[in-house]
Amino acid sequence: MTTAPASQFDAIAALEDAGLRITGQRRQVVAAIDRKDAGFTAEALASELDGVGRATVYRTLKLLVEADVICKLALPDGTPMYSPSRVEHHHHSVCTSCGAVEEFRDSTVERVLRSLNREIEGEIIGHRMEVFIRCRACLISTDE
Amino acid sequence: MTTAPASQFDAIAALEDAGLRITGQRRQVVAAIDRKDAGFTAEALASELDGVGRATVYRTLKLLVEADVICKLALPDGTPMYSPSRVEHHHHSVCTSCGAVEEFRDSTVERVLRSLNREIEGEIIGHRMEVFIRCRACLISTDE
DNA sequence: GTAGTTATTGAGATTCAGTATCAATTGAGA
DNA sequence: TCTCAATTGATACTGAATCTCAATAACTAC
Repeated sequence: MTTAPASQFDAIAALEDAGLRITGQRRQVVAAIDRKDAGFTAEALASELDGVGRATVYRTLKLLVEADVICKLALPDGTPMYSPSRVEHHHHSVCTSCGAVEEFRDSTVERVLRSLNREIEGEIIGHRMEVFIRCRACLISTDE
Repeated sequence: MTTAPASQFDAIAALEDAGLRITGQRRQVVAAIDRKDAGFTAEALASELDGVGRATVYRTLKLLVEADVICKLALPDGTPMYSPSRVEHHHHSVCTSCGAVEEFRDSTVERVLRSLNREIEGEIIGHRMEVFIRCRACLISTDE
């Protein structure tokens, strides 16, 4: 259950579970995301889906983020990216050259939060961790 | 040297070190940031500094981020925030209610990266970690 | 101090990501 | 099949940030 692929099926099911209608447009968005194997921007997805309006793409992405089917993350410069989410509770490594996103679980991150919990006067309500990398393929292709 | 306050003086010096001119506008921006004790948005800073153009505020913020005098971070919804940087290598906890930013160093974060380094096929070139909290003051004021 | 070069500034236009509006459409339960 | 609320999409809008370019002002050299 930790590595169950977030197939098109799951995403649609997640939307249904949320009491939402399954429209042709939503199917198209989900199918397009399912074809991705790297991070993508909302705008790229929108221009790729000619039959679906821009606003609808953004709305659907938001619904999918809320349903935990995809993740929204950001490059170092703040450029927003989306990535299908296949692992339950995880963080991301993003290749800044090609946009490839890997998910990783690391119990150490949770340990950071626990130790922080003792230090901080307040309630931890969330966190974000992103690691920026240059992936193997990009290292090779660029030079040497 | 780890906890030297990033006073106005330091920020100006950092700009000078970068070979930049010290203009009245840059002084005003730095002075205004120095007065802050919480995170702030670029827009808030801009509207607070009547004598300085919006574009200049943004340009100066960018320079200060590059000079490591301030940090750019983001709320969970992506709202960009800036915060004076007083600790060398650190991460942030941001109160999502009042915008208060605390810096913390946690060696555990570095440990996460080291373990990741072994897992990942590629080169780690950076990371970002933000912890979102509800600070003590906000917990009390809202409804204890 | 003055002059000259060159970085910097600011008003406003522009981009980019994302949201709001609202009439027309359509999914899905009855 | 009917009905009605959810959804869509064209378009206008917001907010963050950048670009343009003529006018201005810092440094440097004299």
